[in-house]
Amino acid sequence: MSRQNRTSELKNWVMQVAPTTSSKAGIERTNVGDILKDAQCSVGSLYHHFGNKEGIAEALFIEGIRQFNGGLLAALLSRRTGETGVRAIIRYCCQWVTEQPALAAFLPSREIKLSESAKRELKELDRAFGQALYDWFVPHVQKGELLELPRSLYIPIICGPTLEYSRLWLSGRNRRSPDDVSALLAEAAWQSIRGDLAP
Amino acid sequence: MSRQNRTSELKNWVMQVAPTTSSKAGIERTNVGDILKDAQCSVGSLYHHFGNKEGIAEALFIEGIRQFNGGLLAALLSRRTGETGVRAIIRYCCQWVTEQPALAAFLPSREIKLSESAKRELKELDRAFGQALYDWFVPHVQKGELLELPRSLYIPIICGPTLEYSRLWLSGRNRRSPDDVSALLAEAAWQSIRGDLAP
DNA sequence: AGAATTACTAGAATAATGTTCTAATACTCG
DNA sequence: CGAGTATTAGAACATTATTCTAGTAATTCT
Repeated sequence: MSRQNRTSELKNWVMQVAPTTSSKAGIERTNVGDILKDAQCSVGSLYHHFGNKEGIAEALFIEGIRQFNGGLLAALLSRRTGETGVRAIIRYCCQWVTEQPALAAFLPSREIKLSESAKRELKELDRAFGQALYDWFVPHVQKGELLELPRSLYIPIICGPTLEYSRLWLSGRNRRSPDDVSALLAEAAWQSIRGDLAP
Repeated sequence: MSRQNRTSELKNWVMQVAPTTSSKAGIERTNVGDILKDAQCSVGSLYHHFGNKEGIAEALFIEGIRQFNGGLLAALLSRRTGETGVRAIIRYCCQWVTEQPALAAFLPSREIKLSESAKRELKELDRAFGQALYDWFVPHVQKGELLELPRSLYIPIICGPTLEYSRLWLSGRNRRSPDDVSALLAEAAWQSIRGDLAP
């Protein structure tokens, strides 16, 4: 590729290309050579920007989480009731997984050894995300529309079934896409988190 | 190790050793040399029995699922009401994840390229598991204790939050162990699946 | 029992893949 | 423009996975 004049333009490029290259395999099973070929860059460049192969995985991982979190918040923040919020979250999850299976398949992976800096970054992402969610939830919890729970449980309880279903779907273990069953998943999510005073 | 006189006694041995070897890393990041050292066997033997490295991952993966499914069914089948069954499932999940983090961390992994035969085996496992679960659920669904759902949704809806929470915990992203929050998770699971006529 | 066959083990040799290193080239800023 | 920095290139090197040939134990067959 042509010479980059901005820091890590290559980085962005690889980030676009890598999920495709590794879509069917996961980056752990994609070799550096293929990434080089697809990104049309040299070993030197790649290692200059990413350090090593896991650096690529790490960057993709964090980027995936960032996208997911961002989109979810965007879908959530405009909602005005507990129920519509929860349902919007599920709709978003289903849509995201179905549209971006490459990234989605990548997220649950534990085969990534995060560098210290990445751990910090991820922790900060999680914190900010959890905080933003919590801020949205609080008023609805206070009104009794939603259950009061430890902060770290909202996402697992609301999104868990959808994400688990998605994982099974992504690994070919069930037929209907998450989008296909999103209504059922949304209903279940809502029932699991609705408070006693929900309308 | 001493000569094996039964087919794949070595296999069993490796299956015991490998999760420890790879506990902190995941098998994709554990090198064959270390496994050889821990299992004290030769390259030839290992490849004779497993074909290649992914064969080891595959065997561990399937074994993990088999154990998980088996234990879950055992915990479930003795229950006599929808609610106690659902709660038993969650208790089992939390306990299993906390006790076997090495295997548990391994399960959601997608970094495994399954061979055709393994795919068949896994599919059959899933089928039998789904069937057994369904058989247990049917009467409770008929009584209205539990929601009627497509077969492939029971596990995601019931276990999803717990498994998602577990994943976050395993990757160090939240503090309290699944066992710690199992009561909340059980309650949420029950609410999400209880039928209108539940007592 | 002894020969023939099969299942398994061993580890050196090889192949595949990941990473480092040196030099060269483009860019930036004083 | 010239010194300094960021980036690229790709050959050399290191590491890791896999194959291959030969040998050894178990099993089967006659």
